[in-house]
Amino acid sequence: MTDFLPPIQTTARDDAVLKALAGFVRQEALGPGEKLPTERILAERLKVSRNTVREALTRWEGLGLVERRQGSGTYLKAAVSPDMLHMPLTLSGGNDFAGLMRTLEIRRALEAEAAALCAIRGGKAEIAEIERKLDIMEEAFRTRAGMSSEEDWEFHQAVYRASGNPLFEQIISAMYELFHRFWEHPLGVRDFGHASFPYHRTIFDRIAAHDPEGARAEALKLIATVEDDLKRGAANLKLSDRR
Amino acid sequence: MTDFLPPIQTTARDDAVLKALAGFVRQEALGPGEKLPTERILAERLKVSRNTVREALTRWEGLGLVERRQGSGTYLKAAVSPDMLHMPLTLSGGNDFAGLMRTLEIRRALEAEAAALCAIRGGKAEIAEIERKLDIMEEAFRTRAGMSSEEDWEFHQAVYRASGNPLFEQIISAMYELFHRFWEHPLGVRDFGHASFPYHRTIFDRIAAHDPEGARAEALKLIATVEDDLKRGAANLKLSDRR
DNA sequence: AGTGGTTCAATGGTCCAACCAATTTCTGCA
DNA sequence: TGCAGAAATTGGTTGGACCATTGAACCACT
Repeated sequence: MTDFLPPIQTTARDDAVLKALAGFVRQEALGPGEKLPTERILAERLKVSRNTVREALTRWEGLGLVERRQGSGTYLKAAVSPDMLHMPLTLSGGNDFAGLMRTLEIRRALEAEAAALCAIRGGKAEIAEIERKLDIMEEAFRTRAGMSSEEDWEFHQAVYRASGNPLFEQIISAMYELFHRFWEHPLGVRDFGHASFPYHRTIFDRIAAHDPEGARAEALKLIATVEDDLKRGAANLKLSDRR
Repeated sequence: MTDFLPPIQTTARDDAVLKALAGFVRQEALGPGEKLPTERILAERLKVSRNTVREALTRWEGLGLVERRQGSGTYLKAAVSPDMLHMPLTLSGGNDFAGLMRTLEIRRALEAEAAALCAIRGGKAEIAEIERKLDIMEEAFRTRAGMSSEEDWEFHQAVYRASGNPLFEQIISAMYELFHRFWEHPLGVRDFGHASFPYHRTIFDRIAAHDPEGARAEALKLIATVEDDLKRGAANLKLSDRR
């Protein structure tokens, strides 16, 4: 009854190229930053046209797996393995204020869960690493009077890593990148993040105490203050003209 | 100090092609399913080579925005607008049991937040729609003795929609798709989801009562039962050989 | 009317050969 | 030795050609 007749796969040249390339990367144990063979060499070795190689590489480039530098070569940007799943997301209209708030809601969800998982599974080493980042950030906050966004980000990344689930870092990093492409200095609010500052330590305390629900609650508070900051900034300067 | 000197744009043919194409789609008000101009026509109109057009379209295809059918044409798969942000995610090794558990942790994070937002912002119409989906699902559960995964999914989608943030539905839908490409019947556990069934109504009750924290807690419970089911299934049948 | 086969134009997929533009490497002069 | 310019390397683009698939039009036969 189910009429299971999936369409047959007759040709898939570029897909085959990608699979072969993934196998090559695996065999050669290539890591991020390393250079992979020339398009011309790949075309010759794989017995396909250079055009086909280019289409395949264009796919990977679009997925952020690879970076092409004219005159230099093609370089790996991330670890690739043959058993990889791709989840391209297109966020329609994410570059206005409402879009920013929407991405922040996603971040709130992930941040809270990551903190909770971290409190459950964080080992001594991971917790020590988080504390190290926290100290660095607090020091930067003191000396530079608030401008500590870079160190702030590193603290959060340490939390994501310690959650034991790399997806958290992957997703939020992708959002962070988008975020900063359009909002280098979020809304021009100079003391951005002041209000959220103390919560970094309370989050860490709850994680160190292996208290998942406490960590979750503190993370929610932190994001709430960031949202308030943003709303304040939006109220101050009209930003309907920013894009 | 900031040295704001954006690199000049000497060459970006395919990017320009995509921008032009996005503008075209907008102007012609093309929606999903509609066919867009031939590669040859685009090449001629835009005064670029057909190969360049193809590279640009390959990008969009990789992002899932467009579908190419040989002999037929190129068709839109999703709404596309010039101000769109792309967030390609590659989930390394997402097709084994550990990968499944990792995606489930992401879903737990988003599910809880969506339920909470829903309780805060859900209007009468949205809540009624959720209840309708819930009734359908419970009816299917009774008549077909448990096999209600499709209706189950529709219920959750209604919650995501009512959250007021389309990103929830986008992200979880993308994961759901991947999920099902490799795990058509999750782990072969036939009565999958039995344990999570009652929580659907408790979640709805908390949403209808506009109790965000209660909704969040019930959503967390639901995902916890799903995780237990999965662990049970994994313990029963050795699945290290599944891919 | 409907079924199946054939033809044919349209369209995406692949290939080739050449050239352009950016980068890197080599070379020879000061 | 240092460095400017030439040469080789490499990704980016072009134009043209051919193949494979699709879908519509047409036709013969039942």
